[in-house]
Order: sequence, then C-alpha cells, then structure tokens
Amino acid sequence: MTMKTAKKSKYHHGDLRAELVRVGRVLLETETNPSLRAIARQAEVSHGAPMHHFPTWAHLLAACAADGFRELSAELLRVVGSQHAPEEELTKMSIAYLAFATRNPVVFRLMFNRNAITERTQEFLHESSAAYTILQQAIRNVEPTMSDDRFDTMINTVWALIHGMSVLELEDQLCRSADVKLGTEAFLRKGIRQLIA
Amino acid sequence: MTMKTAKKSKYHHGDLRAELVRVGRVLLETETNPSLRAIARQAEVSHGAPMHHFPTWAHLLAACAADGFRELSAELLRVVGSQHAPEEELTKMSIAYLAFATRNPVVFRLMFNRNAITERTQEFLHESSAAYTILQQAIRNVEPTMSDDRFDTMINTVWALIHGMSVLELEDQLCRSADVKLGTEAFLRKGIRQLIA
DNA sequence: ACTTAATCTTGTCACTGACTAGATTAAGAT
DNA sequence: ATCTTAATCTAGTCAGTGACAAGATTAAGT
Repeated sequence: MTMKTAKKSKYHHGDLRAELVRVGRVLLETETNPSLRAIARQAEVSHGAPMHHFPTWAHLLAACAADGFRELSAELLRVVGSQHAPEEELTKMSIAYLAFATRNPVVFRLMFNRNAITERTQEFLHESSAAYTILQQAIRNVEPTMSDDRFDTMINTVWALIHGMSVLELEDQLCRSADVKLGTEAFLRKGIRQLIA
Repeated sequence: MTMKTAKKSKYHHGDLRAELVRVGRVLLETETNPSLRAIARQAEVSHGAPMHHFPTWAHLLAACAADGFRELSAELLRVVGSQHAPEEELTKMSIAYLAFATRNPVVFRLMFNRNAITERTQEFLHESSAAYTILQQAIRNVEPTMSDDRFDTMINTVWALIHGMSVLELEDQLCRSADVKLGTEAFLRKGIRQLIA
C-alpha cells in the first residue's frame, strides 16, 4: 500500500525530501539557526534520515533556497498575469519582491548569500535563473527595442534598487523622517519611474 | 614590563581583543565558516581565551562587523575629503562602497545580515550609524533645502541602489550582455544621476 | 613587597554534521 | 503470490564546536 500523505506508517515517510524542505523553511523563519537535527526532529524522523535525501546539510539549505525562488517566481508570475502596463507591471513586481522578502526574511537572505549557500545545486541554479528571467522580460517590455547597453543598465539599476530596498527594509535601515508618510512601496515606485526614464 | 606588541610573552597577549578581530576578519575572508576555536588557534591562544573578551561567539562576529563599518566609514570620509561636487561625491562614495564590498565580501555580508549578527552590540550599532551619517550628509549636499519627503526618497532609493548593486556584484548576478563594455561603476553612476534628478 | 583583579589555560559538557552498519519496507521480476 | 533487490530509515559512533568552570599566571595598584 502506497500512501503519499500517510501519517501512520513509521518507516518510509512517503516524501521525506519535500517534507524536510517544508519543515526546514518553517524552522528557519521561526527558530534561530535551526540545526539539521532539529529539522529532522520536527519532521519526526531520525537524525540520520535526511542524509538519504541530501548528501549534506548545505544541500538541504540549497533546496530551501531553491524552494524560495520557486515561490518568488510564482508571485512574480501572478503580477505578469494581471496584465498591467510595463511600468506598472515592473512596480507591482518590485512590491511583490519586497513582500516576499518581508514574509520570508531568513530564506530571502539565504537565497542571496553565497557564504550560506555553499552548495550551488543544479536545482538552486535553475530556480534562481528562472526567477531572473521573469524580471528580464518585464524590463524588456518597458522598451522592446532598446540597445543592449541600455538594457543592461536598466535591469541592473532597477534590480539593484528593488533588491537593495528589500534588504534595507529587512535590516530596518530605511530612513523615516518625522511626518513622512511614504511607505517603502512609494520609494520603489518613484525610484523605478526615474530609472526607466 | 608592558609590551603592546609583544611576541615573546606567552600569557597576557597585550591586546588580544583587537588581535582576535584582526585574525577573525582575515579568516572570515579566507576560510569557509571559520570557528571561534580556529580563530583562537590562528591567534595562538587557547580555545577558552576569547571568552574573556567576548562573552559569546556572536559578540566576536559583531565586533568584526563593527570593524568593517569602521573601515567603510574611513573609505567614505576619504571621498568627502577629496572635495567633489555633490553628485560626483555621491558617485565616488558609491564606488568606494562597492570596492569595500568587493575587498571584504564576507564581512560585508555579515554587516547587513541580522541572522548572522545575533548580538547587536553597542559598538556595532555605533559604527553602523556613523557610516550611515556620512551617506546622509552626502545626500543632503545634493540639495540642501529639500523637503523631508524628498530627502527620504532620495536617500532610500540611492542607498538601495548602491547596496543592491554591491550585493548583486558579490553574488555575480549582474547582467552582462555580449559586447557591453559598461562596468559596475557605470551602472552606479547612471543610476545615481537619475535618482537625484 | 603584597594584594587584587584581570587574563589565560585546561578540562568538561551537550550538541552538531558526517559517517557506518544494520533493520525495515517498497517495488519489480518471475 | 513469492522472492529478490534496492531504497529508505534507525541507531550508534566520531571529531569538532560553543559555552562554561576551576585553577594557573601575570599585570596593576597600594
């Protein structure tokens, strides 16, 4: 008998790999520096079990980060699906990007930290570049016939703005003068408008 | 006899605290995930010695990050000292920021990662905000009479651009189309020009 | 010279990631 | 159905880690 979402069978979890990533992402955001063993405990398997799905702790981290990119891509594609004009689409994407970072601060930091992700898995690289491709297309839509120079400048400055703004928001380092009611989204909107001019 | 930079005396290093930060910053950039004990070994003291200067491993990390901010501030002040027009000063600062990140990738990531710096020491907070103040002044110089709204927008977008560009450079995620000769500095220069307009 | 406090060492503890060998079960062949 | 084989999980072990305790050594102040 094969149960995909079995709860009774002790041995052979069913899909432990996915479960470890799921539990891993939860613990990463809740506990501080969860260990491989802590994730195994939470998944109710022995401390040795994860090794059959991930040769190394770094590989599990990479899988969590890849899963983060998958989720981010889905959010960005939701924006594409809602059919906005190019500039508005880009702005909406940046807001989705920021929202993802805010909802998943730890995994977000993991996704863009070569020191934390010591194993750049095929899965990780694939999901990472998939997300990037979505952003690339959104930039291209702003001005379909632009030169390579202009394209590189626009995508790098815009993405730097979006990513930097998300990081600074997470680090609580954005400047908020008294009586200024502007939200982070407003900074993104204004910055993007200027950078794509 | 009191030796500040003694090499012979075994006990009482002289200034072990500073030495640990120095060695720590070197090992952080060279080894992958150096341990507290590895740093102690490199400094040629016992594994228990660091605890007399840093209550916790996290405190040593925070001290390394604070030292990074100190170095960054010095670099930014060098730019201020060379007397440029406001926009050029800002651009030069961004280039110095990027250069610091490139020279100290691991410490740079540490400095802006709340997950890695679990102890936000007084020293850390002080050095961090000192560096920020330098940037604030450079932004103010661009347009001394601007409104708070405009100031917040400008500093947040410009800093996001600079920081984001540095992160993406470190992560090797900047777009480089074929035949595009633009360097990262060019992207910074163009982006800043647009954001302060 | 004597006292006191700071600094360093040594030893210990629970915990971690990695590895091994063996138990359990699922899947495929006959 | 039964047998075989491979995948999956457990339990046990190991060196290395950060934290802590107790005591040795030295510097500083009187």
